[in-house]
Amino acid sequence: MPELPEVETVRIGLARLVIGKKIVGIMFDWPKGFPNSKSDVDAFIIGASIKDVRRRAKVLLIDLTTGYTLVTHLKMTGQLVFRGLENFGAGHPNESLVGLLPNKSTRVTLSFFDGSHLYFNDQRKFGWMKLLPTGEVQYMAFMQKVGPEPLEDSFTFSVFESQMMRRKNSGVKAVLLDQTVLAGIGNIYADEALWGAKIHPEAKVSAIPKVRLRKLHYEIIYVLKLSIEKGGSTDRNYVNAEGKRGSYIDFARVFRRENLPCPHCGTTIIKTRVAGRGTHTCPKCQPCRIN
DNA sequence: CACTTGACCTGTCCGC
DNA sequence: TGCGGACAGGTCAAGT
Repeated sequence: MPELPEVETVRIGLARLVIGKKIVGIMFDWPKGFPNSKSDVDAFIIGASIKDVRRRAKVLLIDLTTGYTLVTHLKMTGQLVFRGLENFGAGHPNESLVGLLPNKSTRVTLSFFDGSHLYFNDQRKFGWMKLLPTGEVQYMAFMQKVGPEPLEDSFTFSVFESQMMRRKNSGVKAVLLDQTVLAGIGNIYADEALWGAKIHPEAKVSAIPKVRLRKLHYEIIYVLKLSIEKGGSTDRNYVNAEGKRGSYIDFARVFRRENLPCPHCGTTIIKTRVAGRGTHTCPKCQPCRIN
């Protein structure tokens, strides 16, 4: 579910919907996913306004005017959904996928002064939210080791190449999924970019010709940008900040298209298991481990 | 050390 | 219809 384009889509939506709103209440009962004490919450969340919504890798950073940040990871099934008075409740036009809120997956509810709400739902409870002083976010273990942002201008081919070469003896898909190599790629966009570059997911990084590696660099940026344009991929759970689905999946070339024809050559796409993950490839376009 | 596998949870889908 | 098992987009700890 949420990889870089999905998290970025949520960020854009939240920035539009909640910046400037004042928090007057919070409900949570999820020690594992939201470990902060009630006294910290009372002191640094209640009465605060939302100052900014940022993203690093797949992590959302909701900055408050108290100098604290709600650091949020959606993991597999997390959702951050805003409900204003105009779209309160079920049966609202544009068919929210979420329905009436809160629902049984709602783990945290923020209430704003104007009567609107922000809900953190997470069916599988893998996600988390934690309150930290804004200045400490950069010192979290994950932030210290996470790799470059692929959509920043500084993500040149030579940066990409040197990052990939840190794990040159591994299969390329496992390396793309490694957040210390690149920030924000997950299973969907790894499959999509590898198909675009015509590289087999199990090819060792060191065996990939430079011209293919250049193509992979290009494809990563291409699929991530295209997906943000389409509002991300909704496979099952993912929704944006308004509870609506994304449409990238309709444009996907291999992901979730097993038994359908490859858009390039017509060969039937197959689904296998690589690096412990469901993996979609065209056996003709991505023929062998070294190509 | 580098790399792979299992655990974390809940829900859904598929085959018997 | 009911039940067991496999599987799901992420990340970390533990294992080889």
